[in-house]
Amino acid sequence: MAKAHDNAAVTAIDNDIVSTLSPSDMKTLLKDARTVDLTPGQVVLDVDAPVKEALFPETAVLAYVGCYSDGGCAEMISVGRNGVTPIDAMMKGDTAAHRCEVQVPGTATAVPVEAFQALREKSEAVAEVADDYARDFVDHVMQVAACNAAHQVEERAARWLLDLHDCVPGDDIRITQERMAEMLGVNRSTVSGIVQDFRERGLIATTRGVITLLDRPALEAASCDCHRHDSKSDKTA
Amino acid sequence: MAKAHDNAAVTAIDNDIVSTLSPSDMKTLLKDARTVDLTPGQVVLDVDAPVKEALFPETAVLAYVGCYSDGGCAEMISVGRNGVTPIDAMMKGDTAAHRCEVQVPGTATAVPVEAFQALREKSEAVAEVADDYARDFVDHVMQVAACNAAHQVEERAARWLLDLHDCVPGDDIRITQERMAEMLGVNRSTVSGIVQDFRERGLIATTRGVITLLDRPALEAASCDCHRHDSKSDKTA
DNA sequence: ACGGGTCTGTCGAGTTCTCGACACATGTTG
DNA sequence: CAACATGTGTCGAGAACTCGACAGACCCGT
Repeated sequence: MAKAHDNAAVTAIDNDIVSTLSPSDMKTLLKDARTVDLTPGQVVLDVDAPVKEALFPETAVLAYVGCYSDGGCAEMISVGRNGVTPIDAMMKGDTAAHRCEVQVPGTATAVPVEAFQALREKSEAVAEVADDYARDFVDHVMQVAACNAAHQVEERAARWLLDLHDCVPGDDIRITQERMAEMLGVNRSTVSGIVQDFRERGLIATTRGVITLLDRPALEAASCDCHRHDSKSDKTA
Repeated sequence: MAKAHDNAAVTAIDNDIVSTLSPSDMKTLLKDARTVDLTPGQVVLDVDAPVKEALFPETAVLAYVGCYSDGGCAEMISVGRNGVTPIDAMMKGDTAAHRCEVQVPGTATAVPVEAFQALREKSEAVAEVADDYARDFVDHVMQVAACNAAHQVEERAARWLLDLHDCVPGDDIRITQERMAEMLGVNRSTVSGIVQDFRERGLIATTRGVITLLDRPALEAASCDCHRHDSKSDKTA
């Protein structure tokens, strides 16, 4: 489960949302923060659960997933150091509409949701950051929704890897092909073939449980342009 | 193009969002409103366009669509009498992130976006309505995103018809199979087969350009349960 | 070094969906 | 009514993807 680190005060964290805050807002926000370790598959928040904390991922990546009666699952969107979960908290909601799982292991900073909402009330800047993020989030999910309907698996796989790349600090992505298949809603053997293809073309390298991006521009070319649309953050390698 | 009706004052309109407002808020909102006629395929708002008006559909249905370089298109989500466009305006944005087209012809009430935002500032209730709607919208799009990845066409088609049914006043949906295919991101011949199947099973009736829901519960059974998740509004026939 | 668990590559039969094409049906217009 | 435009049914070859299964590879712990 989420293992809290020793409670040394959290001072600076490697998360894009938090980084944009003013020093004083940041200090207020992080006053009651704690760092948590997250392990793959762990359910951070389940459907209709009350939201207690806002999570700002650093090296971890979280993902909203839909789970169905037939046992199937699929990803809605993933969130890493470029974002915060749950989106509900950013939109003044107090319960989670969807299940949120740990996609890639790592750390995140947890802030009591009351602390965040209080700061939001006080600081115009924080409110704006939250609103801006919520809008970007919606843009992205809408893009994904259409992409999943319109494009074939190979393009979507490339797009998904790029999305995930935006969520992690380096170029290594700790993800299994099995999970990748589930998130894309396709069979593992299909993913296996695609990954092989990407590897042969030099776009990625793989070791057991890890995919490393080697040639991001080429991967972008292999993907549908759904990714480019909503990633304003260039991750110039 | 959008044809404005004669400028008789708009007093009451058949839209769920507007209906929930207090009489005074409603009056304020509708002060500068005008009714517009919308025709299928018409682009209400394009990508990156400045938002000038908020549209509250009555009999019309709008849809956010992603359009791609290969000529393909797909729907993100549709909005009818149960909602308002653009979602950006509900989230304090001033530009449209995605293209919004007319899916089903009919009428909508247009309100200058400044009027809406001004009212939102003044009225706590209006602000809450906007926030609530934005959250529901996000929930729904996230559901659609996963659904499009995980489920096969027949289930998705049923889900899509149910979504659309929530957007229109009666049980008749003025939509062509060709458009339906495009929105689902599949071939028209696939839709043709599915529609036929639904018809033979008594779930729907069809005439040229119109699909009529006959047995909603059965259609729900034929769909994945993605629809049930986010439609709190029972449309008890 | 060894065993066990997990991740990955591969295969083949079967299903779903695509794509282009054509004929026919239906509603609308002059 | 005739002519037209547009929507729908259908067909067949082929591509994309599924599903279950198995073998091998890798990493972990002891």
